[in-house]
Amino acid sequence: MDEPRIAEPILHVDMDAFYVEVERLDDRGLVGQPVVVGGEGPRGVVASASYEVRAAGVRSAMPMSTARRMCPGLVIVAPRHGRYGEISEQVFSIFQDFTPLVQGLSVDEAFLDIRGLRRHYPNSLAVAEAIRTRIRRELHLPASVGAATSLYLAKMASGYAKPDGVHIVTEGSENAFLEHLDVQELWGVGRATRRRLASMGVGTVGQLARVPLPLLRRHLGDATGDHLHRLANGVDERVVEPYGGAKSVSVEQTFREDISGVEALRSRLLRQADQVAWRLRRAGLSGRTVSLKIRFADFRTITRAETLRAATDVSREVYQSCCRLLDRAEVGVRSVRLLGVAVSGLQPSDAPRQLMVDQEERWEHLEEAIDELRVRFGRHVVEPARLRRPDSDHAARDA
DNA sequence: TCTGGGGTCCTAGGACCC
DNA sequence: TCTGGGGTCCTAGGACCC
Repeated sequence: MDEPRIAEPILHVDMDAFYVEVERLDDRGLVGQPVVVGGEGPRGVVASASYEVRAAGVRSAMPMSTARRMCPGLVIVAPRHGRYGEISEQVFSIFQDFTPLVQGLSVDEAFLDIRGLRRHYPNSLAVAEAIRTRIRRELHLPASVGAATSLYLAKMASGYAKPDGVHIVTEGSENAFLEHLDVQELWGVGRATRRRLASMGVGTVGQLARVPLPLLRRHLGDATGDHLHRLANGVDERVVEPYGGAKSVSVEQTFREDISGVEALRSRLLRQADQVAWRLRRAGLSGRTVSLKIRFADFRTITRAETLRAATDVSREVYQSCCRLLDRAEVGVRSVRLLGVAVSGLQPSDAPRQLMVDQEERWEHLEEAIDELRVRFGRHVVEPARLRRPDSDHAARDA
């Protein structure tokens, strides 16, 4: 007697136009309207586009000014990431009811390994529909599901399922599915790789599969060459990895108008360093490497990084590191459109630390006290004094 | 078209050590 | 004395994803 099995045991569940649909949930007046979620300012871009405006050619990551031109009457809603996070938790808790083998890719999509459901459901389609039905019934949101024998095929299948559908790349049909696809449809191939492949005369996944591996490695590098060779041939050994904590925490901001001058830059960095460190502490993490990102008016972007002797979650240490990096960047009087701060090399904060000198220890106690106030009264009750001084108060204006 | 903010991973080169 | 190879860590930049 054969053990039951599910032929396509990997699901990729992807919420449709997630931010937009959450906004519609909270504001029924937006239903049926041409809605996008994104930045309204002169430098805003589309974060999420409803299917109504996609029909007009509007896409996420498109400058809002372009979207407006393409779609007169466009309704723009400012993002509320906290709210999306709440709904996301509910979506993921539904996933957990089906299997503990859930790997989140972002707030609105995840891989599920459903091998263990073989005694409860006859096939992958039944599981996919059961998940969609629960999300629809309990959260009133549309979701699309792809199913396949491997991760990337499931991921690509969900793209075909959209909106509000299911697509299954059945066991044995993988190569037929891939043969005529444009290479850019492969997960991990973007504009640059597509251009390089085009210069080799490769346009479809079928053609890519037939490029000799050494040639591919020479053009794309060893890792990318190997990876794409495998994907094009239907091979993907990756498995659903339920855990995988954050590797970095970052904050960045594009200014409404470019800024220049070390003092102005420092005052933004003070705020950003504080935000990053606060998020680290909230997550119980510390990091050893601090990175500064600067985008100039001409969009040229540089980064400077330094690795500290010991991991930190202390605002002041992150800020001081940023100032050293800023000096090294030699920005001078050039106009800056974006500043960002990231901390990587993360570890749990309760991991054994280097002995701290007195000074740092006192700062840490102070920041613990501040965090407590923030938890009780909100993030803005306590801010670095320099951000409150009238003469440097422009820091707060376009935040 | 004039380009957000949050991430991950890869490459290449240099420093340093054995 | 002028010269190898491997491993690890670090930095800078870039591709890619949602």
